[in-house]
Amino acid sequence: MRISELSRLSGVSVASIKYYIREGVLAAGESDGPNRATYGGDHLARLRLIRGLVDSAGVSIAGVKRIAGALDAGIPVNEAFGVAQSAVPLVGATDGTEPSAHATDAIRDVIHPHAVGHPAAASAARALDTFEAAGEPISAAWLERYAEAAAIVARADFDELERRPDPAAQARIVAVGTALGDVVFQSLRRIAQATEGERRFPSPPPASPPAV
Amino acid sequence: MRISELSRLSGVSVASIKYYIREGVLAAGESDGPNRATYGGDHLARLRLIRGLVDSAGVSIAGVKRIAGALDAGIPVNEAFGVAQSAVPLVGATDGTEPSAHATDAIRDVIHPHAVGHPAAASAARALDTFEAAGEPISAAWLERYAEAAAIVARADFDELERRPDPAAQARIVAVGTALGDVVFQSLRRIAQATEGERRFPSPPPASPPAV
DNA sequence: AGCTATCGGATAGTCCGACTGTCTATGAGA
DNA sequence: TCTCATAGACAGTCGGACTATCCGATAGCT
Repeated sequence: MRISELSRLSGVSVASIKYYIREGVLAAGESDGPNRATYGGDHLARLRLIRGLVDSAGVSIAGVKRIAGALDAGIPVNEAFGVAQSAVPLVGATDGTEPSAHATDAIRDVIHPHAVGHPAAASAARALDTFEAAGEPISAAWLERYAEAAAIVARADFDELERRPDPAAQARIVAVGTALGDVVFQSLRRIAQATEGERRFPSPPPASPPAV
Repeated sequence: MRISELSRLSGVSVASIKYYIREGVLAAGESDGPNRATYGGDHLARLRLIRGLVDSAGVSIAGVKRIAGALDAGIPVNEAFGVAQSAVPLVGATDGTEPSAHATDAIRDVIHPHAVGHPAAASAARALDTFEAAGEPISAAWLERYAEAAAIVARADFDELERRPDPAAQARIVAVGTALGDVVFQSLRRIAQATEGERRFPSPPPASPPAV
């Protein structure tokens, strides 16, 4: 197919497709001459993946490039984790400020010892500091429940991974699942909050759902 | 204190402080004359909150303004949820594309019936569609575990809320906890993945932690 | 009283990411 | 032959978050 048809089928403007090709996120069409190139189903699929990661998970174009590059290169699973986490920088991975000692301790209390130096531990600790900056420090019990939930999610992630026999498929699910899993969980958390709120404080009239 | 001292204590440049005042995120100092104003501890605390929400949780200045405004106005708890969710738009709340029917069904299967129309349900469904665009649809079991984890987190959130007797404190924790809870969970998920990975696939040499 | 460093306030400029628009040469199809 | 879509290059736009410059005034020192 030609670029205009690819644009029509994907809902992405021709200009944006060209931009993605320029940025190396999408392969160029197979050239049939100086001003003619052919695109196939692979291009359409990749385009849907790009739009999905960008729109649905908020991944940057540079991040999509890393993820897509990993898929193309067929990297091993253990590297896929690194790619996924570099492509989707943890919100607030600005390591400018050091977290407070007691926030760091609070995090250490709920994670496995070998993960104490993990960059995400500092992110979590800084978030705890921000709770305090707002005048509302959270309890250890709250944090423990979060860690428990995170463990459930991580086990589900690995079970899903082991469900796939093919190493390439495993790498794919890791590369893509890190970003998308965050979104799925955030969404389900919003929904669960609404459900739990309704359970604890029933509203007589039909509740108006908050605008997200 | 004067603006330069506020800048020094907070680590935020004078120019940025002025910008925050212009944007209405931070109150202006108390004017002592045409070119003299005094700032107090409240300003410093607010500045720390702003930097925390921006750096740690990736909230936009406009979002911080809504959250901070809610704190100042002393809004009721049920409204605080709406404020928090509008201030921290769910990644991928671009309602341009409709999720597929079977993704919508998959989400419906794991949430409470009254939440089916919730905007976050569409976000979650779109994320499932993106898994498929990557060629790796996820299993119902995976989604169920996520929903279970989300329920645990939501209960922890409400327990933490009910721990506070003061309605103003409840509103504060809601306004701030939505954004920060996402970050804490994401961080703990990364850590739990590393831990679970180590448990299932032990690495003989000390594992190199992935760069976040 | 004179001087100067700093302050508050306003306005304009910068930087970055993600596009979007314009232009040119070319060649396929009517 | 003529028109029109295309590939490819490059400049322009837009929004968000600052950052730099300028100006008038005055606190505080001499």
